[in-house]
Amino acid sequence: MKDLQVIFMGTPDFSVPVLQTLIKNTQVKLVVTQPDKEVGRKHVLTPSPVKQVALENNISVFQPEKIRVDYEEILKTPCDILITCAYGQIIPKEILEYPRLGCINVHASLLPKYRGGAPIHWCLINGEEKTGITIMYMAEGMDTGDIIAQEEYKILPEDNVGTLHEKLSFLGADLLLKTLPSILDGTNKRIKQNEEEVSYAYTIKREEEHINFVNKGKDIVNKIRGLNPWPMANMIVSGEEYKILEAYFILKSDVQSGKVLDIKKDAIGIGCADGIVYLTKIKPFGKKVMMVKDYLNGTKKEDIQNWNIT
RNA sequence: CGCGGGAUGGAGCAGUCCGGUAGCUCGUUGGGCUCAUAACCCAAAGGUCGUUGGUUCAAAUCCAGCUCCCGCAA
Repeated sequence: MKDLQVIFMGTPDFSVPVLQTLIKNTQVKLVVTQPDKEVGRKHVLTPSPVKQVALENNISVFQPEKIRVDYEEILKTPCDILITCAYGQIIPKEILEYPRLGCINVHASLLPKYRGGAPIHWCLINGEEKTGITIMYMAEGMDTGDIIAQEEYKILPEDNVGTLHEKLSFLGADLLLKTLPSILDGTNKRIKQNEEEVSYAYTIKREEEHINFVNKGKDIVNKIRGLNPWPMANMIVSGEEYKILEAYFILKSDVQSGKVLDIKKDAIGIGCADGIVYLTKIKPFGKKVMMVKDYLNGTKKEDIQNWNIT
């Protein structure tokens, strides 16, 4: 396996452990990643996490604006297998057919569930009890290829997008390493995806980050969890946007939704459809992320009771 | 020069408009109360008020420049 020539395609932090595993165990000939992006208020051109790792290891980097039309570089690079992990663009057929051993993808869900770009977010938002990693062949459709291997992960109550991201990225790297030998000698499984069980995890839309307190408490808490720490759920308090990072829920009847009903020492309780959602970690407008306990130290209770939440 | 918010003891804030050497809630340390406590009471430590310069008898506060942090927009 040491001699295996690999092209890797990936972009965010999630892809990094997979790339590092490949660097350690194979010959990574080329890393393809998204172009450097202008980030933040100052528009600083920032390379993707994958690019940074590639550069540290003196691996050539290719960053096409549109892989669909600009992929000659890849066809010029000798390789046995191409491995992708959260690259971020649809890969054209010409590339899929290029490597001798095919194109393999590492995906952060148990396919055919949660095809698409934000599987981790949607698993948590939907309150799934388990998720996992799928290693698969790539096909022309989005995450539609045949499954080679899967590994489950039982979601813990304290998991959020950040923790799940980290855990699954390492799980993905491990599973790929375990699976790779069978792909090389052709003994791997190849299971078609059951089209009846397909679901999609499209990228979160801006308006979906907003919390509406007329919903049920359990769903609200799952949503907060499924958007923490990125991109963060929000609510509008008297015209200013507050982010919500952590909350828990207590069932209660006859409550008024969208009103502050209870202030504890370390939580602000807001009524919802079937109880009270207690916020414990927020980011007030213009401030940094803080525990509600800290927020309460510097804010008058009357002001919070008068919150006009929309 | 895209728009706006912010920088004050370890944390979160007030004070800034109407200049006169710093306050609140919490934390920390010590003591007390209690069967006990994350509850209560008493006490203590801890701050060049982001930075530089200006105005003034006097600047956290007024004026100018700079740095950093945060959200939006890209």
